Parts: sequence; C-alpha cells; structure tokens
Amino acid sequence: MDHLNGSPERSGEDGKRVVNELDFFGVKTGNLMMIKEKESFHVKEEMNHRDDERLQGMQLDVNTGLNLLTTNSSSDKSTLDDETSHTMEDKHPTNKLAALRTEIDRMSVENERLKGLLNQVNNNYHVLHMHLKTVMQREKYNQKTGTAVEYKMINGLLEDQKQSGVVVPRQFMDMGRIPLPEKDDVNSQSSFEGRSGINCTNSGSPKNDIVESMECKTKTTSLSCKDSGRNDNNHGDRDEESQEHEFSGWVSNKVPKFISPKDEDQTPETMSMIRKARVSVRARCEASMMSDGCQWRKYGQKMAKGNPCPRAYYRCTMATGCPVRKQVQRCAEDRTILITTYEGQHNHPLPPAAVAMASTTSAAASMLLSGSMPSADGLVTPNNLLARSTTASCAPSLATLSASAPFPTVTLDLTRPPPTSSSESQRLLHPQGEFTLNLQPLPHNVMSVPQAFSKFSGLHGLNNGAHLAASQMQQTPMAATADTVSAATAAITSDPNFTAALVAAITSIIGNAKSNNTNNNNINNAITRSGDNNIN
DNA sequence: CGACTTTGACCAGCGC
DNA sequence: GCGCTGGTCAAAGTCG
Ligand SMILES: [Zn+2]
Repeated sequence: MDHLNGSPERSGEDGKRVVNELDFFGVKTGNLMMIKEKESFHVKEEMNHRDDERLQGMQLDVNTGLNLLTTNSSSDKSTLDDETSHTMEDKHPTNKLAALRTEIDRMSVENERLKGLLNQVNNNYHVLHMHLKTVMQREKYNQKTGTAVEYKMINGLLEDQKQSGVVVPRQFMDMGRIPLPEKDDVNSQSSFEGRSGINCTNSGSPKNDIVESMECKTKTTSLSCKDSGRNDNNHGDRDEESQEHEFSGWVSNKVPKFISPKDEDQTPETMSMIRKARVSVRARCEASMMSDGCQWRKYGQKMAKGNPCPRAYYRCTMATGCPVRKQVQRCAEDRTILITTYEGQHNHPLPPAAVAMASTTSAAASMLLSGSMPSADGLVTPNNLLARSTTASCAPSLATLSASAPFPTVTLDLTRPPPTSSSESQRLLHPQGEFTLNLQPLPHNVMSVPQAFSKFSGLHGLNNGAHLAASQMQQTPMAATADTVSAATAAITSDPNFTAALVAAITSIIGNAKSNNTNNNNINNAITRSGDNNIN
C-alpha cells in the first residue's frame, strides 16, 4: 500500500492546486481504494486511520483528480505553455508531432503506472474480501459449536472476540517477544526464524493450543514488534520520530534509504507489521537460490553466527524502489535445505510465477496484522509468550506454516515428506484434483498450511498464477519444493468456493480433534493430493 | 556499458 | 566504552 500515498504534493496557497504526476496517481489510487472499500463491506485491514483521514480529506481532491485525468493533458499543455506555446503557435507540424509523441509517451507511462496500482488495489480488495469470508466461515462454525465470536473493527483492523466469557482458545499467534533462550541454545535458525526453540510448554491449557489460535497481548507503550528481543527495553523512551524511523526498515537496525517519505504516512504500527512480517521458506534446493519469479540483486553477504554457511542479502530489482528483500541461507544442520526469508510487499505488478510467493508474503503480513489486533489503545507490543517454532529443530513433520518470533515470521517448511499415515483424514474434491487433509500431532505453536489457509484463505485467490500453479502441482508431489507449495497455495485458493470448503473441512477436523484429543498437541493438517502418498 | 556480484567498511542496537 | 552482531552501503570487479 505504499504506493497509495504518492509523493508529496504541492499545493498552492492561491487555490491553485499543483499536483505533480505521482501525487496525482496517489490521489487516484486513493479514490479507487475508497470505491473498493465501499464495495467491501467497509472492512479495512491495511488501512489505518491516518490513511482514512487522508483519503477523506482528499475526497474533494479525488473528484478533482478524476477530472484531472481529462484536464491533466490540457493543464499539462498549459504548464508546458511557458515553454512551448510559442512553438505551438508556430503550427509547425513537426513540433506538433513531437508534442503529441511526448504526450503519448507520458500517457503510456501513466497508464502502466495506473495498471500497477489498480492491480495492487484489486489484490488488496480480494485480500480483504476473502479475509472477511474466512472470518464469516469461522463465525458460522463457532456458532455451530456454541462459541460466540464477535468481530469488530479496532483501528481499522478486524478483531474477533470470544464472548463465552471463558478462557477459550483464541486466535493464537503471538508475535511478540519470547523469552530468549540461553545464548548457547540459539541455534543456526535463530537469525532467520527468531530464537525459536523447541517449544512450548508454557502455553497454558493444551487445548488452547489447538489450531489457528492467535493471541496478542497488549501493553500501553510500544508499537514496535521489530526485533523485540532487542528493543523492548527502549520502547518507553522513544519519541514518535524515533519510532517512526524504526518502522522503516526491513530489519530496522538502520533506516534504510530506500524507504520513501510516503511510507511514513502510514500509521507506524501498520507499516511496521507489514514491513516486518516475514515469510521464511525452508526447502530442499541444490541451487544457491530458489527461483521465485522475481528479479533480485545481491547487496550483501555475511557470516551469521552459529551457521558456517553465509547469509546472502537480496533486494527486488523488478521496480525501482521496491522494498522487498530476502535473505538466503543454508540450514546449518542440513545444508541441502535452503532457507529463504522474504519481507515486504512489492510495489509493482508481478509476473505470474512470482505471484504465489508474493501472495504468501503479503498474506503473512495480513495474517500477522489480523492476528495481532491492537487493543483499544491501538497499540501492539511484543510480549513474552510462545510462538516458538519447532521448525528450527528440524523435527520431522509436514509442510508447515509456523509463527515465530522475534520477527513476526511465518515459516513455510517444505522440507518434510508428506505423511505416510494419519490419525484422521478428510478428502476434498476439486476440479483441480482431490485433496486430502491429514491430521498429525504437532507442537502447539505450529500453524499448518491449511490452518494458515483457513486463517487467510483466499488471499492467494484470483491471481494469475493459479493455472500455472495448478499444473505445477500436478507434476510435483507436495512438499517437494517451494514452488510446489506456492503453486498449491495458488491452485487451491484460486477457487473461493473450494477455499471455503477447505476451510470448513479444516475447521470441522479441528473441531473433532478438539473433542477427541484431550491431551493434545496441535493439529497439523497436511494438504496432499491423492496418489502422492497413501492415506489410511 | 549496464546490470550484477563481491567484499570490506560502516552503522546501530545490544550486552557486558 | 567496547566488542559483537545483523544489516546495509558502495567501490571495485565481473559478465554478457
Ligand atoms: Zn519487487
């Protein structure tokens, strides 16, 4: 959403509104977003109040902006007048032609830019729409099971609240600080997936561990979730400015120069969450880098503590100023495993091959946003609960999505083979194939892929990569490569109805597991295609 | 020649 | 204050 803000506008005091080109698009995009908002049940997730106010304040400008679309050319002409009016008046055909060409060029550029913006706005719209769908689905289920859930908007974000009055399993994804293990315990994964340790007996009631739970404790002071292990002590001391600086980075030790001022128009906490949300993909890969459809430029390499393999830093070069970065590092325990960590959202249209992964990243950000609802004070703070991932220990399991700290990170672990057996399974039919949901015990803090789907189902939907993804998935067994799972993600969720069915099934399975499993761990639902492995 | 990689320097945060 | 660490910068080198 960075692009929504456009560049600083210049506004004359004499009533003449002087809008530079980029700002014009910012306004226009704002308008588009407002339209979408009206169509999308007034749910705003990534918008914040400041944006809202800005947009409302711009409402007048929006119309102006639209008019500018037509008047722009004329006004552009008029602004060009100073230099060109004489030449225009010369009525030399060549000059006219040149002027027209310039105009056409500019319009082409504008068109491209608009396309990109529209694309993103559409994506955001679908994200919100599908998120709402999921929420409603879950609400349905909760009503079935007698647990009332109330969703409300807090600071522009959806929050669900159980109304039963009991301490119930809430959405649990603690993005906050975790108690740091002894230094020696920090394994090679620490730098990527947080100081994730083996978790997690401190989760309270085991039942609470079931599923899709997300929780966010709130404090009253700090906003920053960034590297919370490091900074939490300082939060109270920070003034607003310094806090805003903190939000501007991919990891934040420094204020990255590529962050444009427009980013700071976003509410710090929102931007923080979006920027800091990471998707870490663990996959077996011989090559030094997985191909994910994007163009990357390496800008650094470091030896990370605890891992003999160097960590490489890449930034997206598909568009100038794209804030997306990724880190690539091999797993110390198993060097065939490549750990790729993505952060940020692209500010440009993506090729189909890149959509799935980018969607996953933005979905993660979205999930983190929705799962870490600010309390009434509108603040999000790290806390010291769980959210440790077992993925760090390379425990054998399924492809999983997990939440881990200190960075809000969703880890997609693709290194584990599909299950050979399961205690429970459910089949789902879909034109793209038959999918089987498997249940396997999993430590409570790990969020499985389908759980994640149910959490932000549909986020991947309606993207261009779906068909490609589907065909990829036909060829490759699940859990084989990052591409496959991305593909599966796109393929499965490209059909909203199927997504809904998937979510319902997962919810139902989880519900059963809850009632059947007293001493339970978390449930891991693996999605597999029939035939890829045998399900009992 | 532009795009990319390599690599040492630099910076900020943190712990001692 | 100092050293460690993660992250970034930027000059020099490489490649097509
Ligand atoms: Zn990008």
